Amino acid sequence: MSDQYDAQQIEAKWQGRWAELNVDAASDDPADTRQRYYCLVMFPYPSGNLHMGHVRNYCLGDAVARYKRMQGYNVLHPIGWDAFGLPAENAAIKHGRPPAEWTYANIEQMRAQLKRLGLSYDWSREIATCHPDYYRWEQWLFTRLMEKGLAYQADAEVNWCEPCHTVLANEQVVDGQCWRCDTPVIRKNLKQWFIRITAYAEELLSDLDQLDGWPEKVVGMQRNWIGKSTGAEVSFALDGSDEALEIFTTRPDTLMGVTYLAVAAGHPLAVQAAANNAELAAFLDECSTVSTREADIETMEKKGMPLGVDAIHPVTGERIPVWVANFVLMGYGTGAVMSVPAHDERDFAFARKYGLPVKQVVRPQQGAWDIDQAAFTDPGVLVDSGMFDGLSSQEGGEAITAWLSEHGRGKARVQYRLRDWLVSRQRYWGAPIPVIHCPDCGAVPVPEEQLPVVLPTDLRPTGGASPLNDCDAFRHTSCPRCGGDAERELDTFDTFMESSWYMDRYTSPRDATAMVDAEAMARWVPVDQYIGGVEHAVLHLLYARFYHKLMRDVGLFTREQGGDEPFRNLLTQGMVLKDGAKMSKSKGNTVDPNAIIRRHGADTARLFTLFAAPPEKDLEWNDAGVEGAHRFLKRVWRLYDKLEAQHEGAADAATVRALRFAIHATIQKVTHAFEHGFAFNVAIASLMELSNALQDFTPAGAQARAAYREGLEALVTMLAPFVPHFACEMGELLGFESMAVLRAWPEVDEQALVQDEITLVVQVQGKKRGEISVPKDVSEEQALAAARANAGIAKWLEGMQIVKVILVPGRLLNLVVRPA
RNA sequence: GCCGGGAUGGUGGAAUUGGUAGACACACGGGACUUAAAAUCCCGAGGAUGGAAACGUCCGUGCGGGUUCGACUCCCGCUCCCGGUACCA
Repeated sequence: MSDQYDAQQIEAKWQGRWAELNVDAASDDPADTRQRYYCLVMFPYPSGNLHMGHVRNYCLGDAVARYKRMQGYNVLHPIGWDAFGLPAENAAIKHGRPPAEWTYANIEQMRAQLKRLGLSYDWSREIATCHPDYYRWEQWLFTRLMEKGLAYQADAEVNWCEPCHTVLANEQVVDGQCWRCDTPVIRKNLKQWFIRITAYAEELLSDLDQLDGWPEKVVGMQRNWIGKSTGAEVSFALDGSDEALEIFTTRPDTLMGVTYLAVAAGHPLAVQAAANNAELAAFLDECSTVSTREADIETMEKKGMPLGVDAIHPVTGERIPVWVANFVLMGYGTGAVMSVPAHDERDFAFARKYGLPVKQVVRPQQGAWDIDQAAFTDPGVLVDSGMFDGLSSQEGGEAITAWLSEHGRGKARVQYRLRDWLVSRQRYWGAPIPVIHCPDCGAVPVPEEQLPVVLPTDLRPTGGASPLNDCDAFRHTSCPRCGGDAERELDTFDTFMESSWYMDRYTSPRDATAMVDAEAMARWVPVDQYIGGVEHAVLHLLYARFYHKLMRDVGLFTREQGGDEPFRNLLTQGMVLKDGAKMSKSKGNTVDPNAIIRRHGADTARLFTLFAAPPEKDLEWNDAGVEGAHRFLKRVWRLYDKLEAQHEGAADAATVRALRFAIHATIQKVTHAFEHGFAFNVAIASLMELSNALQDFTPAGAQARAAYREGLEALVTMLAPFVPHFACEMGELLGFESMAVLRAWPEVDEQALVQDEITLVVQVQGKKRGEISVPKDVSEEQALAAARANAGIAKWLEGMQIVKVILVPGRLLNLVVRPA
């Protein structure tokens, strides 16, 4: 008899054994002919405590990695630490410990927690991004980018978060608020470092098409974020001035219908006009304070004022008034638009409000349109447009753009919403930006031989400006170019710089000669399966795609070696909820993974998180459900006892056949779940069914005994990716020649799935009226005869004439009848 | 507003993509074992309705239509919920 299932003891035993035998390491041996598989989970910020979101993420990844190993793949499954960032500084301020000390202590603690979960990471590849051996390479890349003109310093209006005391990238502003602390951001003009992601806008957009292993939702979000629009730039001369006003429009076909122009409040023309107009100046002030929140913008009243300036229509030479309007954004396009009230709803509403003329220049292909009622925004046929009359919107737009181009008053233009990535942060705990400011030479990249620029780790942040400002040893240096006195750049990198390339670094984590090793990249990248939270849909996943292309283009690897995209397949997992809400300390609804592990063991925690919901949906935490998962393991544990016990008599052949059918149908289902969509909740449910079938089966007689053993062995083997310790221990009881986690994945015995007799559902008029047991290859006549012979079915056929018989082989028989 | 996803028992969720709706689990109820409890095992269960029972009938996958022998699944029109977001000219 087996002892009682003792998770704590079993889990310690197997974790020790796996570590000792180093079973989770990926092989870089060129002689290793196994197919390779790269399974990656989003690495954690080392906050010090694992939360349920991590647990879910890593259990999903571990199940995939373990399954692939059992399928015979050479699997790379690494882990590391996204170790720079604000929480370390905040903790440092609070506890008076240097961020480095706090961070490394947390890593120790979290590493122990991950190991306690029995996750099959290749720990020899562990990286921490706050280590100079790691961040030196992004410093190196940055200096290359400076040389290529892809990294630059510029004055710009940027998002500033006061509590965080730093600027933020566009992507980090959510509803006008800081993504970290939810404080409204302030617009400030500052000199900052940028990386020219806009130079890659087109490639980032078009390569989305190859990401067919990504959720459409994420692809769509990125597409929107990049925000490509095609149209034309038009130059309107200003009356009584040499200057011209540039506008961007996606509807050049409506140019002849322009009745006014509108500029943003921040536009130089508006500012200039306000200089001697107090009323206008007050209006501009009002515009600068409007919220950037989506909901507010939606309901915001459209307002404007005339600037008292006229522009000249580029084709007709007509005078057109220029207005300032609160809905025109300085940061997009040229900060000025042409307004065509007849063909744009917003312009229509604005024109109505201020009594501006509406001039229709496009009519529908068919039918009429009452332009006094509403704007006509669809494409159509050009009218009242002089030489362009009669053209379609498409042709007209092209013709007008061509005309403008010929006359030097405009040209075709593609506009993106995406803006350059602001990467400098006024914070201490980050990778130093490798730049030296020289009074004579300007901003000079730190030469390769002087890298890394090591961040001093003994400073204590106080909450205000970065302590680097007061660290003379760091600050004062000499210019690499002229040798004169110079100062180091004191800003550090956005932490998304580190997380943008860690997946590539895992392939050669200790390479001291290069950022990545091209051979290793060729071996592993792109990542076959990436798993993480959907909150990174735009931020991290966009930056990582961009970085991958940058690294390719500075020659770190070729397209053939590393591909154009870093992640082939992406799984975005749902959140873990408690009482319908996201777990958070402030809500007090957190569940501590360690407590679950102490109570029931890691395997129970793993099993429940995978069973409770499909991976991409939110998971509602349920303590009773955890108990249920634990009970299931105990039930499987006891199945072994029946193998040892003596049983009277012998099970009949049909019963044995039915069990073998169940076993192999289960193998088929579970394998399918791993190969299509990772529906582990369903996979585990079918393993439970198999367990129930074994429980109901008495292994009496040699045949039955063999079938029972076959079933139990298959069950234990298929449980290995989910509950590896449990599976290993049971495998040992069963006498497996190798550890359960190292076994080959079971194969379906097609013979076992062949059934001589099948159950056919019989419908009359599409309604189920009974079941019949018939031979597998039953003919329509035979099936019909069997159906008639069944009293429960026959009564529905009384007085009826069968007009149609539908036989779905192996499934059902449907009889269409009508009164005889 | 626009884009995406969704709505199935008391609950989480299944349904080989047009073929037995509710697998599996949780919660619940009843029973067995026990001095008792825990643990474990067995049985029940979508709703309504008929029957003493065996068993039967009708309704049922957000709402309304449609296609089909047959619809949770496909089509058209709605309602509500959840994510994302750009007044983007």
